[in-house]
Amino acid sequence: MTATKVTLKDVAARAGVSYQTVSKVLNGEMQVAPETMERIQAAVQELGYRPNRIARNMRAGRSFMIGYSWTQTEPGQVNHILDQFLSSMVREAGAVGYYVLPFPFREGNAQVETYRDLIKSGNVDGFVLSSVNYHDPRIQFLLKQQFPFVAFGRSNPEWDFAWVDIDGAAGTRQAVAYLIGRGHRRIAILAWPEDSRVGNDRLQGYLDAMQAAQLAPEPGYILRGEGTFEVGRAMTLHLLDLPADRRPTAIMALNDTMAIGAMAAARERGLTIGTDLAIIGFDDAPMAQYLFPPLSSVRQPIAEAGRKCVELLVALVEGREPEQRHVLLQPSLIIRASS
Amino acid sequence: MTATKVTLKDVAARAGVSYQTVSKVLNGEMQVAPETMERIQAAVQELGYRPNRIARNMRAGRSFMIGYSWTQTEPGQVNHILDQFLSSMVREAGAVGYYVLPFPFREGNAQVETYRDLIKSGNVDGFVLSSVNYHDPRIQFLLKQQFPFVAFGRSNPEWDFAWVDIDGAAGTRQAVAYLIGRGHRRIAILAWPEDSRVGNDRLQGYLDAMQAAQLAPEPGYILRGEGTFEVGRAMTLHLLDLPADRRPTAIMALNDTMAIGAMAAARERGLTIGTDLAIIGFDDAPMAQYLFPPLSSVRQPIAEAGRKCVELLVALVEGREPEQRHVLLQPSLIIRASS
DNA sequence: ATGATAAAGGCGAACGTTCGCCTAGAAAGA
DNA sequence: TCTTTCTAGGCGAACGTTCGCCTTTATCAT
Repeated sequence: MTATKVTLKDVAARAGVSYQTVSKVLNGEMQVAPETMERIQAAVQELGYRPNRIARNMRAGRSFMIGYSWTQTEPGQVNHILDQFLSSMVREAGAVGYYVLPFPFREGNAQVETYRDLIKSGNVDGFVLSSVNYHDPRIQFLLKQQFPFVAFGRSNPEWDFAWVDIDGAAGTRQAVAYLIGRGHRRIAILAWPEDSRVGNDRLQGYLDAMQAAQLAPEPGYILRGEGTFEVGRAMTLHLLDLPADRRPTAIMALNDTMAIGAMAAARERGLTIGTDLAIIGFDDAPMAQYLFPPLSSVRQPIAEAGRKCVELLVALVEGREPEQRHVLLQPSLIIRASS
Repeated sequence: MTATKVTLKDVAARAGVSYQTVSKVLNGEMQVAPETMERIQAAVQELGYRPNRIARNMRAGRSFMIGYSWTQTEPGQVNHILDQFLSSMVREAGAVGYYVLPFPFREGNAQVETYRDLIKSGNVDGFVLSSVNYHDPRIQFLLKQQFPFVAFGRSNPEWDFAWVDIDGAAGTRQAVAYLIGRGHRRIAILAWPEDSRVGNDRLQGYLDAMQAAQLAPEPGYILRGEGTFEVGRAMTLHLLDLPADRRPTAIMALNDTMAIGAMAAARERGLTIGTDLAIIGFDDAPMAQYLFPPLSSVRQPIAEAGRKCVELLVALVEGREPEQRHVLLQPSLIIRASS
């Protein structure tokens, strides 16, 4: 009802003390007589006082904002991570007095400039970076600026910075080991271009699992390309057109979109998915469970990752050295009818 | 490189003028001698000055922030809207000097309190509301507070507030008219509970299209339930178990998740989707195109909606009366193999 | 010559906090 | 009684802007 802003002075006037006293009392930095305390609290209640965040930040010289940027997906793709990740970050941040400031970008623009601006204008106290890759210019920049940040994903191993990541290799390793356990020997993998750090990590799990089972991975079984439906489909068609004795009986895809492409290809060749050809995806997109047949996939603890990113970042921002600067989370294999 | 913050005073000292002058010059509120101008600009460049946003907001008494909240989807569902909608809002907002402050919530918590807090603490200048429904308490609250907001979605028609919405009725109407044009007469609809404003809107389009074609919609063809895979599947099984002469030949689902459930049911009954049974969804989730068969659906102009919300809200916040307080956007029917 | 006007820029104040230091009075010890 | 110590709270300043008003000097028409 009070359209006008309620300030410390209003509260102080009503409680009959100085406004600085009100501030200190509310922040628990001062002992006052019980009755004064009560008067102040009553005034706060009656006027509905909330400290003005801008003024507080101004004084503190910080913004209590965490910048978060992600690459916007192209039309036709879906970012099923965003909701979970962002929600979990906002919740964790809110619990310690921070907000999250999102700034999506389309690739190709002068990203580092955006970061510089946000820093110089005092808009954010730190960043969470996602979709990081090997030579990520943002990491280089932020390291040079000595500005606090946490990367969701690893990068160049020579750079020393805080990160949270999901153990992609372990995910693929688990999935491929499962396939081997089910008797598969000819297992192909739909991988990503060599400049993809995430892709190489996940691929490594495949190599590890194969080696652990004494299986020499045939070079022809490792295909690389963009992680799209079309690429997944084309790769799988290629694999299925191999001579019968060399045709793979199982396919591991590095994401669900490719796996769905693989499913389409299998259908085109008249194969029954799950029996004629096993397929496992990665990411466990929500749609995976509704596909026909439901797609096995590797699920990542996204919410946990968001929480950890914020926890780590806030520690850095506030100058506390976190107990661990690197967090590696374990994904889990979800088996459905496709494998 | 300059770790320390650069302020107006630093620039002024270097340019040899007062800091207020620098402020005015940078904001284009003052005429100065060309050489002074140059000195100032040089100083800005060399020091890398960016105005401190917090101080600016403090002075302006506003935060230049737009609050945006959405209901976080349950695990297993996906919010394929969020990325597009949020990105488009952030972009549009950025173009006019605003940021977007996200605060997702799980249902059931004291939402209005969150809004009140954000207002009182001066954290936001206005809100964009999504997932609004008939008796939305947030709308009531914000109207009473006379605080600027724009709803993405309509609500109680008696309330007067600014909104942007997608013409769901038109979408369904178009889809059902298409089905009728293809010769279908027995068309069922998988609708939502009666307390869903969006659901009733979309349902109305079905009724309109049927009436326009002089088809009396059989009551048994209108099923209501939650918009989930399981519900869609169960409803469709029920429909398909009707006697052959009353079994529908086409199904319109109010979202893609239900449509996918319908597809699963059809498969269970051994029907070929697209020929034995036509299915159309709503939302055009990215996965729709990759299903088997690809799912026809109604696509909503999400990015456009995000832009409009921000445009409208900023007008309201800045006291300009927008030329139109209600924006109704048209969805488009995407025909694929499922119908 | 004179007053009016414009151009170029200075100066104080304010936004709402928090922080550090100060003070008045009371209690307590010598 | 005098000094010390504690308690409860006051007061000025500062964070970095923007805003309104003032001052100085030059220009111009009368």
